[in-house]
Amino acid sequence: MNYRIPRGTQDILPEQSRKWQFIEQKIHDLCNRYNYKEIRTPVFEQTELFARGVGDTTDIVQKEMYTFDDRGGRSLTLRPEGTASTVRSFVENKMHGWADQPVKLYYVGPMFRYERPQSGRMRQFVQFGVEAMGSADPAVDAEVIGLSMDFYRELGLSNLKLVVNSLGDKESRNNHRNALIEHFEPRISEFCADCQQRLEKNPLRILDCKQDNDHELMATAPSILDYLNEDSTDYFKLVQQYLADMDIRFEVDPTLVRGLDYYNNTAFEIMIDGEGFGAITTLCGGGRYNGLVEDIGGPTTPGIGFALSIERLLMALEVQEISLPIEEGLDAYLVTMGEQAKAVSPKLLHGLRSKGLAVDGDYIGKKMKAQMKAADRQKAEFVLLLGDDELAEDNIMVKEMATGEQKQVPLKEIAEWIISQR
RNA sequence: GCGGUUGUGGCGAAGUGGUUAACGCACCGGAUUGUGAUUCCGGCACUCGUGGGUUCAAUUCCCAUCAGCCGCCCCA
Repeated sequence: MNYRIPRGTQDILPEQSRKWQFIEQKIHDLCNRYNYKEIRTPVFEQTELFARGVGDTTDIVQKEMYTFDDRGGRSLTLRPEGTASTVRSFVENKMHGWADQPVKLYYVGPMFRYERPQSGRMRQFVQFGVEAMGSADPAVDAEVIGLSMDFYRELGLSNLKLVVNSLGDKESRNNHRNALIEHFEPRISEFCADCQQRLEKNPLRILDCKQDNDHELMATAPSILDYLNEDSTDYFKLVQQYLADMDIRFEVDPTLVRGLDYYNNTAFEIMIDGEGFGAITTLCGGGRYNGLVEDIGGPTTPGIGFALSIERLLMALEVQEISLPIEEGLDAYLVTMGEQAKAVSPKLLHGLRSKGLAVDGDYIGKKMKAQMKAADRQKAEFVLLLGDDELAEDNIMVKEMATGEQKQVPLKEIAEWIISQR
């Protein structure tokens, strides 16, 4: 019986994990500049939190949650996204009372959705997300969008398309909702089963349906932009103005509807063009959720955020052939010959490492030639050769791999010598 | 949940109803008793995802199952 990795998950092996570390570091640096602070919440929560927070008309809640009962009979769910958890923590820790508002948080961590795996879609995947709670200033919307665009830009991605829309405030949404129902209801039987469900629960999402995309009623459906009240219109205009001021290019797409129920006013997505993506074109999605904190039991608090997938980012980097500036290789590799030299290698390696050098040596009894090959493979800058001859004079032979030059250095000075060469 | 496609050594990849499963790369050893290239020589799959069936005989045919990849739905 062989064990296998669970479906839709992956091991991230060293070659890849270096990229992950680089990207995670970039996230921390970027968020620090924008003054967003990291929050770490559990990977599971009460099931009810997601049902209420994400919205029970969503696919996520209806068919994609990893839900289980613990031994105490509590229903728990592996988090399918990060916003609900963050908002729960905001409420539970009374962050609305913190001195600095809005509260600006970010997170990086695994999310879980039970889906058929395919390109750009895993059952466990990692999201980087940002949430700003406590301000209804359109400048925050622009800041959050700007942060996400900066992230991709600083990693070197191009051909990104930022799409924004406004779903309006409660009043605008309601008016639009009624208009949509009025528009589709007489002929709803011509639509797919999903859309017939959507008519009552969330008619907005009919516009998002790929199956019925070509139906004539789609093209003539009332646009949300025509139903925005004055507040929502002004708000959306300001967001656009700020984006333009920041030299961030975007398109307004009135059919952009985010799949989660909690969004209102600003919604946005970052898409990528080009071959190699199959069905996946959305790298990042986000929007404003002014009612969510209240829904989850907190005081009325506006909020906005986004989430993006590191896996999809890596795909994008791959497709655009962008190599991250990753440092690799050892400062030195110790090659020993003979029992005596082998015997002093633990002490020697430990001493070098204690002084901050990245060094390694042989542990499987390789012949000298094989040790040299290993040093070469592992991109050691120097090889330290230690045999009976050197040991007899308390020296060590050091060879610079790039030039082939070598010289003897007193054994007890070798660490300083290498450091002086860096 | 639905559909397509694939599943042979660490990786890539041939192959056939029948005594020993090509080849390439990588790796290990030797030629070269203390030096990373190249070359040459040698080594490296009781086994062809798993289970069952057909057959005198199956990696090769059939069924099931699992998994990967891709698409639909939906999303990050």
